[in-house]
Amino acid sequence: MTVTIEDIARHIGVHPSTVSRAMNGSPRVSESRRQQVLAAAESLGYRANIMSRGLLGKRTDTFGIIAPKLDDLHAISLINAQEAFFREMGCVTILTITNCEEQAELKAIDNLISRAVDGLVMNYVSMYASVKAKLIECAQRIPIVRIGGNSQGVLDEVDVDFNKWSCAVVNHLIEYGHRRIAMIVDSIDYEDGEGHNTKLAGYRKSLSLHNIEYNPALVFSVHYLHQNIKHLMQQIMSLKERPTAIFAYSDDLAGGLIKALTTAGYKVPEDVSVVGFNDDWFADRLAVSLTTCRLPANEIGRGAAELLIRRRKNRTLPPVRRMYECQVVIRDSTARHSDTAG
Amino acid sequence: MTVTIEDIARHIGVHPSTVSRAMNGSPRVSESRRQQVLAAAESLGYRANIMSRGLLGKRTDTFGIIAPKLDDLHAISLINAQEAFFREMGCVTILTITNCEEQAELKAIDNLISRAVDGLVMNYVSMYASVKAKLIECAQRIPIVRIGGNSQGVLDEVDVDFNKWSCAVVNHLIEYGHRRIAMIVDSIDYEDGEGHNTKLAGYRKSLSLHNIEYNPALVFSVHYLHQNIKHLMQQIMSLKERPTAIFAYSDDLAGGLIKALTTAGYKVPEDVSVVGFNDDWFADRLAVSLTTCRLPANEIGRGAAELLIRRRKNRTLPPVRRMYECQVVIRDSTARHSDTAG
DNA sequence: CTGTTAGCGCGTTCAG
DNA sequence: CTGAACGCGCTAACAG
Repeated sequence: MTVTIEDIARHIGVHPSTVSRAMNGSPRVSESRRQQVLAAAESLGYRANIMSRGLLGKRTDTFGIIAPKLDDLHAISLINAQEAFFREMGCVTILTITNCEEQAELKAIDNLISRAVDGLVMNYVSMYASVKAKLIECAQRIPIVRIGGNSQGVLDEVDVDFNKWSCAVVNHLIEYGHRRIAMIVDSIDYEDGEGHNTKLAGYRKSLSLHNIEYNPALVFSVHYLHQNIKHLMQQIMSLKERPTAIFAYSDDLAGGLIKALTTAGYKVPEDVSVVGFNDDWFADRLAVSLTTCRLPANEIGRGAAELLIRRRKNRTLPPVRRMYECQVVIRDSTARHSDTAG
Repeated sequence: MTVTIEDIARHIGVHPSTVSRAMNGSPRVSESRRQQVLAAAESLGYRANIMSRGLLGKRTDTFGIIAPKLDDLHAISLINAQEAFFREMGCVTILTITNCEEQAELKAIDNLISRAVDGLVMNYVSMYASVKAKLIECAQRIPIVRIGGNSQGVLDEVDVDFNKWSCAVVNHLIEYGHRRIAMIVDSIDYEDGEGHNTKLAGYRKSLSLHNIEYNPALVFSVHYLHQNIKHLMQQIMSLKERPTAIFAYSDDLAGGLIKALTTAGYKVPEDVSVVGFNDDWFADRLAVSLTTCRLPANEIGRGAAELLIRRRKNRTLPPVRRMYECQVVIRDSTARHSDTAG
C-alpha cells in the first residue's frame, strides 16, 4: 500500500539506511547509487512519511497558524499571506481557529506542538496572560511569531501601532469639525491588558490632543460574534447628544453600520460620518465608499511568516519586533461637520 | 522536555502500556488505576504525540482541506464552515491551497496522506483527469469528499447544479427584456470536462430556451488570478453590438466590474445590467446592490465535512451525492431593458 | 487486571 | 562507501 524506504531498498538490493542517506543528501553515498535510489523512488511513487520524520524530531515542513476567526477579511488576508509564503517555501499549513477563547488558544498551541510543527504564528491573540506565558515557554522549543502584542523583546513580533493610527483617524474627524464622536470597540481587545496599544487609546489620545472631553457614553463595546448592528445603530442614534461621527473598529462593522443607517433613513455622511479601519478590499466598493485606515495586511502576514522561517534557520537570533505603518484613506463616508445639517 | 506516556508510567510505578490502556478507555484497566493515570497525566501536563499515533495508522483527528484559493469569499465560506465543523468534532484542519494547478493538487493529496489525515475534502477541484483518478484511488485508503464534481457514484460528493441555476439567472435577464447578454466565465472551470454542469452551459441553455442564438463573441474567459477588470470591461463595452446585460461568474468579479463601469462613466443598471453569482455577504452593500444567485455556502461546506466524519465512522457506506438548491436574488444591478436607454 | 514484546517508517549512530 | 542496530512515542498482541 504505502511505499516505504524499505520497499525501494529491496527493489534495488541495498539496505534501507543507504536509501535514507541517498535521499537526505548525505555525502557518504556514491553519486551513482544516489541516482539509482532517486530513480527508484520516483518510479515507485515514494513519498516520505512525515509522521516518522516528526517522531525523530526532524523538520516536518509544517507550520501552524492560530487565528481568532475566519469570517473577517483582515484576518483572512493575514492567513492568506502566511499560507502563501509557507507554500512557496515548500511547507504546509495547519490552521486553527480559536474564536479568541482562552482554552481554545491554549489547546491549539499544545496541539500544534504535538503535531511537530516547525513553528507557529499567532495572529492577534487575545490578551490572556496564560496564553502569553505559554507562548513564551513554548518559544524555547519551537519558533513562534506573534502578530499584535508586545512581549517586551521576548518573542518575535509583528505589529501595528493602533494607538497612533487610531488617533490619526480620529484626528481626521476632528479636523472635519466633529466633536461628538462615537466609537465602537471590540469587546475582546487584543493583548496588552494595560490598553496602551489599542484603538480606544488612540481615540482618547486624539480627543485629549484637541481638548475634547472623553465621554464613556459614546463608547460601545461589541463582541464580533454577536454583533447586532441594527440594534447598535439605534442605540447610537438615539443618544440625547447624538454623535456627528462614528469610528468603527473595522471596515466590516463600518459597512454593516452604514447599511443599517441608510436602511433606517439616515444619510451617510450628511447625517453622520462613519470611518472604519483596515481598508479591506471592499471598502471602496460600498454604497458609500469608506473612509478608513489602510493596514498593509499582506505585508504583515508575509512578514510574520518570513520571520518564522528565518528563525527556524537560526534559533539564536535575538527577538525582533517589526512595526508596520498604516495610512488614513479619505473617501466618501466622512464629511465636514459644517457641511452637514448636524 | 516533552512528557511522554513513559514519564507518567514511571511517575506512578506502572508499565507504559497500562497508561496507554487507561488513556484509551480500554475496559481492561481498573477504574482506580485509570483515575490515577488521568490525574498524573493532567498534573504532568501530558499531551499525546500525534505523530506516533499516525505512524501506527490510528486516528489522528486531523482532516485535510484542499481549496483552490483563499482570496474569494465563496471559497472562504466553505473553508470556514468545514473548519468550524471539524473543530466542533475535536479535530484539526490542515489547509492546502492549490491555485487550481494540477501538480499542486496532486502533491497536496499525497502530502496530506503522508500526514496521516483521517480524511480530506476537496473544494471545487479543477477538472484535471489525473486529479480525479488520484482521488478515486486514494478514496480506498482514506475518506474523501469532493465539492463540485461528478464521479458518477464513485466518490462522496456535494454539489450545486450550476447549469440549472445559471440558467435561472439568465432567465431573469431575459425576462427583463435583455437579449444581448455577455457572460464572463472562469477560464479554469471546475470538473466535468464535458461541460454539462457549468455556468456556461446554463447560460447557453437559457438562451436556447428563449430562441436566442448563442454568440461566442459575447463570452469572455478570465483567469481569476490575472483578471484585469478594467480591460475586460472596456473589451465588453466596446463591442459593436454592445450587450445590455452582463453575467459575471462570481459576485467578486461582478463587484469589480460595476466599479470599473461606474468609474468609466457608465451607469448600472441604466446602461447595462450586471448579475453575479454566490450572494457573498457584501453583495447587498455594494454601491449598486447586486442581483445574484444565492449559494448556501455554509450548508455546503458543513455538509461536506459532515459526510467526511460520517464516512470515517463507516467506510462501507455507498457513496452519496448531495445536491444543494440555490435561489435567484433580485436587487438593483439589473433593470428591464425597456426601462433603459438601450 | 497488568507487564512484556514487537513494530509503525525513518534517521543516526556505530561497525565493517 | 555500505550494512546492522537502536530509538523517537505509542498501541496491540500475547503472556502472566
